[in-house]
Amino acid sequence: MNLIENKLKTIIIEAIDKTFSYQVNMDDVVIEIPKDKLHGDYATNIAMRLAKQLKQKPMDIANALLPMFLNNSDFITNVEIAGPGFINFTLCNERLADIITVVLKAQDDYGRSDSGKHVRVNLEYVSANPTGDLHPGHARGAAMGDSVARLMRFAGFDVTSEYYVNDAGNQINNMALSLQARYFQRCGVDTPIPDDGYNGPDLIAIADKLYLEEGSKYLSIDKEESLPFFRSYGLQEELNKLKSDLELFRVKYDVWTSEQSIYDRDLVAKVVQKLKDADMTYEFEDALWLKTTLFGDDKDRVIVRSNGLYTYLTPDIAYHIDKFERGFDRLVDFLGADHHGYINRLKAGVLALGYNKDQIEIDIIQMARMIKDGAEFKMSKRTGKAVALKDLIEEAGVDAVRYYFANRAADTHMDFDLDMAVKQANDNPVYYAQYAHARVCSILRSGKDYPTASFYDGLNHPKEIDLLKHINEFPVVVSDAAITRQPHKICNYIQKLASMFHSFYGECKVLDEDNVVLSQQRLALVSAVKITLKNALNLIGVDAPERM
RNA sequence: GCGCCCGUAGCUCAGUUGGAUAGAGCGUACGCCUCCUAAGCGUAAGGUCGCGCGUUCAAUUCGCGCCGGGCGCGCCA
Repeated sequence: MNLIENKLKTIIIEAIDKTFSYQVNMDDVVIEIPKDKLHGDYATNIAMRLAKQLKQKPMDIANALLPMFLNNSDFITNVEIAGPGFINFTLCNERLADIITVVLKAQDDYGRSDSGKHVRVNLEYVSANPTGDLHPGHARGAAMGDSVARLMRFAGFDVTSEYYVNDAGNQINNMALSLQARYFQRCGVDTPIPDDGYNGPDLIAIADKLYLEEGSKYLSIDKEESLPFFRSYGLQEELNKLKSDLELFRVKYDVWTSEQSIYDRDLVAKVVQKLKDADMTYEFEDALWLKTTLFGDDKDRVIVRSNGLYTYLTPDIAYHIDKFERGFDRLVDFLGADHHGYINRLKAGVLALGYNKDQIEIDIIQMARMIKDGAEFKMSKRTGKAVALKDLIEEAGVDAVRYYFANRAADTHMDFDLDMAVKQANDNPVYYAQYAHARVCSILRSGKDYPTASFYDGLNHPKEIDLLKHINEFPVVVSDAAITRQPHKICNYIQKLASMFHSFYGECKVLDEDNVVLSQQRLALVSAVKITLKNALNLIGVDAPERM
């Protein structure tokens, strides 16, 4: 996993065992890189943590361990005890530089791990209704979901990304009716959009397309009779748009599942029967209720209405059960915070059929509040009042938009100023990181004729040591970000790496014909920076340009 | 009213299973290209970590109570 830290942990565990005859696990040893360089390269608080168990003062424990560490002088060059009982290590520079060999060998795979143990995970995100264009509010979920999918794959999870298409509810009927009205309008027949209809410009465009293809053919057909056509035509067009917009945003799904197909495969009736058999339901006022309160919900929920129709929840439970039956060990959903009240009832439906709490996890992504002309701008597919994601991407660029959203923790309530988005795109920290990559590439181009270094004993400048230690951290950061599903941790890592490189660049001249030995070693370090930076950017779906 | 989330620099946000002097970007002030890309580097100013109590050797971090903001509480989807 991590060359340096694992070795240090092993030494610490051995020292504790030999000194106190006390066994400590790898996970109990916390190693950190101190903020202040005066505190060495790495530090541990193990003496403080063991104080209670060993019934000794932290300082006494640390002092007792000290001689054991000095036995490893080929690896540890200095040990100091400081503050309330921290043990600070200064390591041999050449051992730190060993990471370069590792990175150059691994290339695109540097940072990859098997932390996920090939657990089969289904990741569902966005799943916006196919009734209008994606808008910037969806971008956060898309950037998060896709980045987490990339992260988890890199960390050894077996990930399938999935989009659930809500094509069975009455919102699709409303879309069909609205499209029909737009088509009639296009044919010159004044037809109002229904009250619950969709007024977005997307349906006007789809009606135009249909008119171009088929002329006024459907004008003469009975409206009720032609509705299924408008429904399927509109659905197909909306879906195609969803797919191409997401692809433009570099978000690809492995599987698209339609809600209608869940009905068609008779999975909904089956799941209702299963819930009945499990004694998880009861009838009340002509409706069938699910006992979701048994699993932490506020109140029980209707799954079959008194009119015989299902609620939205019922096929969704069936859908999630079907995912398990397709062989997934774990289901992860990303849900907008406006749907957080839905979490418990969906989980309850799954748990009611015997699945485990650890098998279904629903992450909330907080709302990104849109600001326009200094005030909140509520987007709505119904009124058609919205800015299309596609337009935003075209103006601000995929990299800037993706980075902007990936850079924030999911539980942050954030404001997204639509007027400033394009203006601020140039100030986006993503360019700082991309520029570092372009600079790296430029150096490597200029230094391509230098011989390859085989050892790195000359790398001892503080800026070089910083880089080596940070590069060494990458695999740990990746698996942590993957397991906690927090891509912003990768952004933090990227900013720090770029900052360290820019600082190094200012102080250390890489190419120097009068000192070829140092130059070739620094070139190797720069190569390692390039590989690490590129791999990190790729995890959040951002390009690593060779030139800028 | 009940539930979930948030409150850290002028603004947008980080803060590593609780750790040493709380950080970054943007903005502000002042320096730095005869040298590998100045989309950069360096220095400085800017904070009662919403408020209070508790747990701990140690709290921005954990618990409880307030205050302020967002969202949700349909036999809609």
